[in-house]
Amino acid sequence: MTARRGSVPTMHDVGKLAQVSAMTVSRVLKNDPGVSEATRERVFAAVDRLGYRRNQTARSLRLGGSGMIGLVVTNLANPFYSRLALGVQEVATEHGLRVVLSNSGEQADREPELVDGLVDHQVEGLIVVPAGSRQQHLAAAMRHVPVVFAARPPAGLDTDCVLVEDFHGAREATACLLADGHTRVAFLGNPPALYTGAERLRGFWAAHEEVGIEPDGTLIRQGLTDSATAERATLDLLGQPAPPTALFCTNNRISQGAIRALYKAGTTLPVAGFDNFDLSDVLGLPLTLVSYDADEIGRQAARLLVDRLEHRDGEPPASRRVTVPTHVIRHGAPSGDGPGQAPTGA
Amino acid sequence: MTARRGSVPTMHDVGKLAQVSAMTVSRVLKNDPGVSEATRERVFAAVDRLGYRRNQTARSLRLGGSGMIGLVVTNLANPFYSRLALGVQEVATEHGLRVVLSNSGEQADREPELVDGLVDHQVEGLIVVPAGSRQQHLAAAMRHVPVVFAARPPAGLDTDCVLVEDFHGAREATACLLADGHTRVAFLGNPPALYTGAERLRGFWAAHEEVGIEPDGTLIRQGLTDSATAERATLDLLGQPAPPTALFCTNNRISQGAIRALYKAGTTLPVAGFDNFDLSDVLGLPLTLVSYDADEIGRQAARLLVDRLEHRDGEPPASRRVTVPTHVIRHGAPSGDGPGQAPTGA
DNA sequence: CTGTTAGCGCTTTCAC
DNA sequence: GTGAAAGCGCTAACAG
Repeated sequence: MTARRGSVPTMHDVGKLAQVSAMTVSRVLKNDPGVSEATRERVFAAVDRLGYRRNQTARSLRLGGSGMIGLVVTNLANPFYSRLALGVQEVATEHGLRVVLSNSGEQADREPELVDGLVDHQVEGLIVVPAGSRQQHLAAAMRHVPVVFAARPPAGLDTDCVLVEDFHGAREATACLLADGHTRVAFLGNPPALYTGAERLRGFWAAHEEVGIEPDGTLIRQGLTDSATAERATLDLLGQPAPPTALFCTNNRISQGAIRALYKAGTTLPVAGFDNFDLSDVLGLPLTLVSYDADEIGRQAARLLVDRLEHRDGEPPASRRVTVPTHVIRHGAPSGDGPGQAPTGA
Repeated sequence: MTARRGSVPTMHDVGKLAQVSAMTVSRVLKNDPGVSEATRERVFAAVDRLGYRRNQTARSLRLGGSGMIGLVVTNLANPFYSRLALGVQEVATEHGLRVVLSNSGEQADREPELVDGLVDHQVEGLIVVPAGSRQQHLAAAMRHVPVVFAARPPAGLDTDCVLVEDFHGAREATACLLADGHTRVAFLGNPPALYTGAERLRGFWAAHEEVGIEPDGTLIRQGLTDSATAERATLDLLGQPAPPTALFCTNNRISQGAIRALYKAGTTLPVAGFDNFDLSDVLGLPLTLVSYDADEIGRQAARLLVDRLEHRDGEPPASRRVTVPTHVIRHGAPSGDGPGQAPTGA
């Protein structure tokens, strides 16, 4: 029933059955006009009969160009990156390209072999969410194929990249809290070595400067990597002699950890955070979220890549930097202020 | 800086530089012991110097076997499937296999071309979450490569598959609600044409039979496809003359829609549902969830596939069906200061 | 230890 | 309209 090896038909087999040469089969399958209707039909009949499919590997070797692009993300378990992957998929499919997916698990040291492996497989281009700042392997990959960076910028490499408005979004969300009168806003951030971590802290800081408040150093926690560490950091902050009156979290997992900590502590505090997430609207918490279209990052990255592929010959265009816009959404407490919900039904 | 076409070095180039034949280069790169240390070093030097990388496409053509497997999921935006993909990734990487990813978007009619495309690209095997029950294209694919089904079973095809305990999980969760004294449990389900939809309804029904209760037909809503339709259905149920006292939802998106409806309606009702999801523990709702390891579905599927690939020659093993276990987790309403109602409310 | 030959399946080029 | 030859880059099989 399964995969009978040695029985995969080739063009020669099709040709033999249709009483033509392999060359003619090739022409028919390519819709070459210079083939008589009669043989064309015979060939198609033979193709159907044998269940023949062109061997893309052989075509790739002959034609150059595998019809595949590589995508390297840091953590497919994070909805952010799976949406990004979906966006890449979407545009790739539109252009007849297949996506080969790799997951670095945020381990920068594993990234080089993943990238090299993809290059070996003759992907025509790469979209990478770089896990670290050491990027020589990506520079090396760029000598073979175009590389587009997503979500995090290249470190000293001249190539396209797609980012979100990290600074702007963080500043705006923080500003919302400050405008509500908060003067003690805690910062719960991912490692500052990460571009997003640094930029979002910068935005947090800028919002404070704009209103002439100096952030309290005891309220700043960085290096949080997941929901659990964020939860602990939040509980710790809450237990301080001078606790915060609001929280700013730099990503979805950190927001979730903070929210869990508040829940466990039986407290409510206004929370602002980067990234929207499921059910954020039904938590009944005063929530200020920096939302954006994660799919769009992937789509844009794929578009930039496809564009380079289409202009392969000729001078490569100057490298571009695309930014995906953010907007702040606010959810109110159950009976609180903010854009109200519509209690319909019942 | 980018991709200089026409300059990609081949084994011949390396050989020329190292003053050996391409064959010797091939041997060195394969770690063939029959090469003198001297030439070995010269070859490696040349490889480094040119930045040479073996062309996998050419190797695939020569050796047969592309080193890639195909994965087709229905909706990468659903964390369930991205986790599944992650699991596949993980095991594939362990075995030196690359994953080519496709997303059918739950459109059954798009699936055939995706599958065919992957087969054309010479993937060595396929893992598929089938979008529909018409599966001739998968039968056709099976003539080329082994195919493993994930999350949904094959319809009349003899091959491996990995499922969750749909029936058992749904029965158990429903039984929890019934044990709490509920007699009017609503069922909010995905399309019954889907295996999971049918099985989970069966489990819901069985739990009722076990305690001698006949489910009320007016409380059963099927064909829900996303959170929005589930939300509407829930609001509708709540507005009925004889509303339910608890809800059972067949997947994460439906649960979320139902929860949103309850929130908007300002009501609390015990909710049971298939699939765990982020923040389920902090909603302050009486929640009964059928949880399981989605990654594991992907891992198991990949293991079954790899196993078949490793026993390619020789009699193929009989087809296997693996089941990933579920367990029920319960979250309570907030004890003490919560606004929740008693489980048997109304 | 190393090189030569042949061919994986396909398509470009040129001949008929 | 169609076919024969050559070769994409690599490697088994056989020399030497």
